[in-house]
Amino acid sequence: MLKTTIEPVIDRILHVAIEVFAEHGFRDTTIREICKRANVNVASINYYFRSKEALYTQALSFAFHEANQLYPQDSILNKALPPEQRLSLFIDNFLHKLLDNSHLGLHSKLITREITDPTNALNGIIATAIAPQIALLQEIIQPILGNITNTTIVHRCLLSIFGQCLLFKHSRSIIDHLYPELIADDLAIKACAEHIAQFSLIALTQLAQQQNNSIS
Amino acid sequence: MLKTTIEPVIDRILHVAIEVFAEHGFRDTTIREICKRANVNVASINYYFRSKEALYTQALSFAFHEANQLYPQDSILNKALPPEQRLSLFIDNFLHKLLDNSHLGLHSKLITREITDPTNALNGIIATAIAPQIALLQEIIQPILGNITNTTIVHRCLLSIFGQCLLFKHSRSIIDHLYPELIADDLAIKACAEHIAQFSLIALTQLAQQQNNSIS
DNA sequence: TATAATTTAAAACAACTGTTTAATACAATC
DNA sequence: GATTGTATTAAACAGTTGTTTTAAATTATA
Repeated sequence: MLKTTIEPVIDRILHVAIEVFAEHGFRDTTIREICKRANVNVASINYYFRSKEALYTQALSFAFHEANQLYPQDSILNKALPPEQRLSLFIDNFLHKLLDNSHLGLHSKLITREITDPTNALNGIIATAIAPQIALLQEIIQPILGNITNTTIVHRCLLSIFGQCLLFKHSRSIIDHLYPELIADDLAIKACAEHIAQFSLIALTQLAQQQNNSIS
Repeated sequence: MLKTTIEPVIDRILHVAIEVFAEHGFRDTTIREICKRANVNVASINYYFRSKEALYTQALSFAFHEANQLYPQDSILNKALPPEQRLSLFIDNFLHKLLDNSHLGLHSKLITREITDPTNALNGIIATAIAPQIALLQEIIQPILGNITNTTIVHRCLLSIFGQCLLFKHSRSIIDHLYPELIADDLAIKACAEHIAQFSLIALTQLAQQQNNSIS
């Protein structure tokens, strides 16, 4: 018996859909391609899911669910840890999520695709997946920033950190081209995460110190 | 006489093509849409340009040419200036290029589209447009990094700076959603550029100093 | 002005798209 | 075993796509 026939049809379609949508994007994905890979008839999509768009939405939330399960953030959420360590853990976790080349990488690709080229599903994604991550990072860096409470400045710092991480996903094509050794393996990725953590921590600490000096 | 008939047909098609390709991407753009806006027959595209793909490639290099003309980097290239100032100028120039909402913004959108979702045209773009910018930034920060000559570390620093800038383009949809005030006007953008410059300069300087301390 | 080359135009082409239909196969229930 | 509800299939549908064809209009050349 073929491997494709063990898994229930709906799950099979969903998994393949994540794969194909991640590779080609919503508009450039054909349901015939999904059906061919999932070994089902073209009519199945409209039978089980109402339409191509409904399948996409469902695949998207399915991807989030799986990603959260496979990359738990337990240690990061531990408020007893020093903020410096939590920052390192957060960046390492985030970067590995983004650069995962296995089945998982497709999830984040699906998400970054939605960010770059939003469909109607974006609003929901920001609310359920992105905003909480930003809030978590803010909670982590606030103690480091100390007296800096100006929200505009805090937001810019958040974006500085996220920007350094997201580049590895959004501009992956360029890195693959010019600096492939930076993300060659797990160790290299870990080193990149450490660099971003160090780079950011230095800046945050120094900014906080400058703020203190200007007050006194 | 209509405005559309003054400009030569080829130029008209090219300008409209930049517009539509930037809005919808290569695959989701139809030549019929371009022709409708440019007020020409569908056959004109294949007559003047060999194919849709050839038009895209030509539109892309045309966009680069225009962008370089409208955002000159003369002052940045001045090696007599202190590297700290050149870094600020570089980031400010880059960020304004990326966030330009006028006709120009379409150019950078076209380019970031190509980065996120590469076509066959990417290789050429990296060589002619992206690599030189990276080389320029490297030339600027090398004096700041001082004794740090390890190329891996230098490359990671380059990406840290580019990442902070590019986020404003690649994740524009999220910023529009969560922090629209950060890029509300020219002044706000300038402030963001200054933040990135300060954030990065602090980190670069401190990294260089740590390197020196570990040597001595 | 006559001839040649270039440009525009409408229509057709073949391939592909998401979706629907209608018929069949299968499974469970009575 | 007949009947019902579900699952699967192949075929057709209607619309869109990039491209090509063929003919007419325009412009340049002699």
